[in-house]
Amino acid sequence: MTGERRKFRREGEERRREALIAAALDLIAEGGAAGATVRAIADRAGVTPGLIRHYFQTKEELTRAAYRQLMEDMSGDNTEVLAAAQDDPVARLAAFVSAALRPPVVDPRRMGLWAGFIHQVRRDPDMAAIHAETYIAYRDQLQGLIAALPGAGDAASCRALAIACNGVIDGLWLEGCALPQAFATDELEQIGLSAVGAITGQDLLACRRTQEENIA
Amino acid sequence: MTGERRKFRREGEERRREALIAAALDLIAEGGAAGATVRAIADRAGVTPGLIRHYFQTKEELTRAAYRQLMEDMSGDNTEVLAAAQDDPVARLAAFVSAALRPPVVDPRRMGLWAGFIHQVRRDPDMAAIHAETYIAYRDQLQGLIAALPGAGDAASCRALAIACNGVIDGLWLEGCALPQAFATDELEQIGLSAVGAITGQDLLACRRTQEENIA
DNA sequence: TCTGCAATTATGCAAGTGTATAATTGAGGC
DNA sequence: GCCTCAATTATACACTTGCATAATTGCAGA
Repeated sequence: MTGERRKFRREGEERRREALIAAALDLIAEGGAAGATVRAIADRAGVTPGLIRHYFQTKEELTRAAYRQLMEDMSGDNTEVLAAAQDDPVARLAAFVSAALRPPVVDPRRMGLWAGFIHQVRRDPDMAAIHAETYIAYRDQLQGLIAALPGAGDAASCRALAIACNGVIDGLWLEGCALPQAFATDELEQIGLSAVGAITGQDLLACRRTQEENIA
Repeated sequence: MTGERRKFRREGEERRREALIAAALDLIAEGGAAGATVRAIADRAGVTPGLIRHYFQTKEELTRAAYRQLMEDMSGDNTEVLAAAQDDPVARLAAFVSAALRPPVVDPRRMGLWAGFIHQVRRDPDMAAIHAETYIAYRDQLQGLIAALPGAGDAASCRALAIACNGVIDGLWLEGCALPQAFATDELEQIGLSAVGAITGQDLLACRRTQEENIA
């Protein structure tokens, strides 16, 4: 009958912040911003709502932190892919495209996050800045890969090709996330390699094949 | 001091439903589902909240109706484009791609709508059905255009090409909506024509150019 | 002009929202 | 072991949300 006060463990600030951010991202991915209420976030993080206010002055601040982390993670994935890739420019481009069109990048969860944040990104200048920065960085990476290809043109033409390739990648990514069961394994990846190859005038498919044989 | 009761005009059921749906779409496009509250929708439609319940049993029903109308409008645009296009298969494909990569299809508002609905579409089976139907119809149109090209392959290869082209179109559309000021006029369209041309092995750019000269 | 009814407004309510603040309690240093 | 203090919980509040229901009123038909 006595209202037992809930037991708890003290955690370091960093771990609690991470847990709260992870919970927020989870919920946004699943149900959009609407589902990520303060109480739901706290609940998923195994904590009571009041604690959020202890680590974040406002819910908006938590949202911003979550978005920042999401974007940083995605950027990190990209640079990781390039760091692990070979020296051959064609192989590097192929690896970049492949990575974007297979799990874990192709994932309904990511699309949910993307859609869940978009409106807030538009309204909040801070989030807009994060967004623009990450996007441009991604396309610049792509443009750099294209500029390194044998027989590459000038900067302007590389930029146009980068936009086109980015479009292909984004679009296929979108399709893969939205309708995961509509594609066979590797189908999306091969279509992407073939399309980007057609745009840039390289045989990325063949390149990628030998590359994977080497690994095996 | 007397609380004046608000004056109003009676309208036909159809016009009121349309007005409410339009208001809902407006608000979702601007601020996502979160901004489209019953009160905000009624306000924008120039009506009091209670009236919504008179035309829609629940808010969810209004949302579904709005989504259905959005999808029908978009499908209508596509068939219109094809109806107005020439007979030459290459020109038809080029017109299809062009239309998708210029206003009013490329429009931040549309992207806002798309993102605003995604999570509800995932949860609500009715909306999911509408979504899948429209998407497949669009890709089938594209596949039909590709199959009609000179030297087209079998159905399977046409399907793969359609997926790739759809990816390009979606991706470029996304970029154009998200960063409208990042591209010069027609830049997106030309990139799209060139990329889809590269994928399908046709010179859509040249084709499109002569086509527009004819109109002028 | 009057009358009836459906379209519309007004009001109210229970549940959920973010936030503020006070009350507890886990755990490290002495 | 105890004390301290920050980490955590509990409670409360003002506001918004969707929905229900009662009160009005525009307007078509007599």
